[in-house]
Amino acid sequence: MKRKIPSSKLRSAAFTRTRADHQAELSQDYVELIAELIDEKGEARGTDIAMRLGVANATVAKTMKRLTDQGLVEQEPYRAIFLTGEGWKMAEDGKRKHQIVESFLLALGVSAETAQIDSEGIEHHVSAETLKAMARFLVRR
Amino acid sequence: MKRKIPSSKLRSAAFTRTRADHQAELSQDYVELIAELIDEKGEARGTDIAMRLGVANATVAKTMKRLTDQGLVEQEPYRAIFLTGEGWKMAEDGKRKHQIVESFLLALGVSAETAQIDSEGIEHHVSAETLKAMARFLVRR
DNA sequence: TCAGAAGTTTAGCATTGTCTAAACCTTATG
DNA sequence: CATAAGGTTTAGACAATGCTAAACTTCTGA
Repeated sequence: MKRKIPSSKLRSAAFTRTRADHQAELSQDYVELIAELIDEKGEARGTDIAMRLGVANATVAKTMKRLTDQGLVEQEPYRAIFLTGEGWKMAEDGKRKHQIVESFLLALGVSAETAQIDSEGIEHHVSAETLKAMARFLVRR
Repeated sequence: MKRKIPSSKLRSAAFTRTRADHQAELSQDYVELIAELIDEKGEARGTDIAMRLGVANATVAKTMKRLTDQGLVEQEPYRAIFLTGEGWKMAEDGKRKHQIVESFLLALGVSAETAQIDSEGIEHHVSAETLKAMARFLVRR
């Protein structure tokens, strides 16, 4: 009465992915926010990021170093933060995913606030296939 | 052209929640697996957990200590692991959530394998409201 | 029954992401 | 144009989660 695919294998895969992807998730959250800030204000400053994310400045500074190493952001010391080409790509990907998931939840009859909150969490765990199914639902319903 | 609720507040909330929930997610994953193993074999041993989760034995041992402190599992030294009442409750909650999300994805037209994988990830980020909407969809579609 | 296999625990270390506090630049104002 | 206010960076600490290696316990089969 179990599943078709050995649950052991899949579970392990999912679990490993969780660990490995957690950092990527964080990167994406930061990058998306930076993109938003740049859109809104023309630049993203450390303090703004810290405020919106609810973390300390120091945490932002450290993370920015990591993102710089990962080639996602560019920054001169004591200057605002900008995205690289790759950073923009990631931000746009994330935004697109996010919007599909959020619209989908709304279409499903979930309240606006819940849709917003849940889509933040779900966004990172939705495969391309599921995303496509959600988009299809939005069109056809 | 932004959202109705200040995105800053929600984002911070979601982000904080993400952080706070990550530990709970891990606990849930462990607890669910322990429940599965007990159902299958009558007991859950450290090695089995380690194998299925793809982590080292030592990691399981450490985690078990934490789960014991959290009142989710019970264990005598060198003996198999069992769940407390609270542990069972968590496992059942998780299983229920998981099944709804997985069935929902299948109903949406996603492949079995993807449904299985994505539901593992999504499960922890779905609010009660969204879960209810998914269940409603399953009944009414 | 006891020796080796199998499983569990402990010790010690690495990494990640967070924090506070202090040092350091930049900018704006008097 | 000097200095205070406000951002930014650095230093150091901590908790969570993982690992390997070694010590220890339990079980099993000859």
